[in-house]
Amino acid sequence: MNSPLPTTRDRLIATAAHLFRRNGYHATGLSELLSAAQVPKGSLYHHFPDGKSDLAIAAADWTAAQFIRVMDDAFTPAPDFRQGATTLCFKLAKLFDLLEAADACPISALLFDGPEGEPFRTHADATFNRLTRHLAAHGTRLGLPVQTATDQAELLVVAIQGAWTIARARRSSDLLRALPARLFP
Amino acid sequence: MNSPLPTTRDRLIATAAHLFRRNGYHATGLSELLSAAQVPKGSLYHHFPDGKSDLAIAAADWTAAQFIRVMDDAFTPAPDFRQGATTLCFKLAKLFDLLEAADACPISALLFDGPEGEPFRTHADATFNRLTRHLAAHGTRLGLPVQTATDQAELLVVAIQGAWTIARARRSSDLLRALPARLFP
DNA sequence: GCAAGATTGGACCAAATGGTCTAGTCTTTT
DNA sequence: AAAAGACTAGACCATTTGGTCCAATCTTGC
Repeated sequence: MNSPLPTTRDRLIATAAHLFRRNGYHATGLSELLSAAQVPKGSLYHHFPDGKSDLAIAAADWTAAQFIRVMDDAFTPAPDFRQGATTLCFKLAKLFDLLEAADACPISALLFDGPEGEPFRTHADATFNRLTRHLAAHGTRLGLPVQTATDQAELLVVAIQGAWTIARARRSSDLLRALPARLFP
Repeated sequence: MNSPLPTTRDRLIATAAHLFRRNGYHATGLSELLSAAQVPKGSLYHHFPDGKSDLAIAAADWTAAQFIRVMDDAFTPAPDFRQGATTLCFKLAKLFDLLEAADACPISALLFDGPEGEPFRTHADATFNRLTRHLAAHGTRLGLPVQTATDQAELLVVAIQGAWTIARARRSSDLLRALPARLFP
């Protein structure tokens, strides 16, 4: 008899990503996590020998991959960077609304709130740079000079991150939608 | 014999603000906090009957007041909004370096990571709006139309918040310094 | 069909968590 | 100097935390 199909491991990662994002890493207890994922403790420590902190890294990766997909969906068909950025922000706003303003920004939440200690910090740093470079690559592909692409990518990520946080406080995605117009007038 | 002069209550607030910002609300244990502040438990629950969550609100207020002072210092002597924003970002970058990149952004950390439940959320929301309005007021004072002032203030706070987070990940305040030039080209 | 490994289930644990409570000590007022 | 209230000190508590461990149960290759 197997569980609602996604493997135990996957369920573990998905619920971890979800709960960490909604309540924060430290505010999420293992028992809460396990009962939400319908997974017993033994399985957690089988799949993730280092327990919670290990899971945090997996969840971060999982979320980063998701985020990159959204980025690609927005930028691949775009005629220029500005258009891509606009689409991305709208997509994110939609996602934000779907989550009912309850979840923290995928980037900041999963990467910057986690177990203490270098391992996680290093991983988060690397993941974040990967994200930015990926975005910058879209920029150069769309004709921007390397430096400009890097700057714009950085600015966009910074703004999304900040806007999401504040949007959450306000429980409104408006700020997210208004972002591109204000950033690239 | 009295303690290093600031009252027990003040020491409590200051260390709470400090630790919450550095490690997060949930990651900071009461015992850690109390021993850092050199305050016994009894005193905490005397001054803050609701304990940790109560303290979180006080710490948020304390930090917000500090932040407003920095804002005022930057904007009061400024000839226009752009200049004020530039000075503010540089001041924050300096502060960031002083803290050795270890502390989260004052705005996001103290307002958006705290006890669950409406009381704190509501208070955080109000405090945040107060901050933005205060900044916008500088804008109008410096000659900006109300709508523009509001928008610029919002954008600036969003960007500072995002930039600080990422600056922290990178352990470099450069992004914070580069911000004004990129936001208001 | 059986042996070996992968996976699960959950009892169990030490440590830490936030919080309560009361006895004592200062400080202030009269 | 006595009484009243503010404040401190810390022992104590139930609960929860993340983590260990091992017996039982599935898979899988032979």
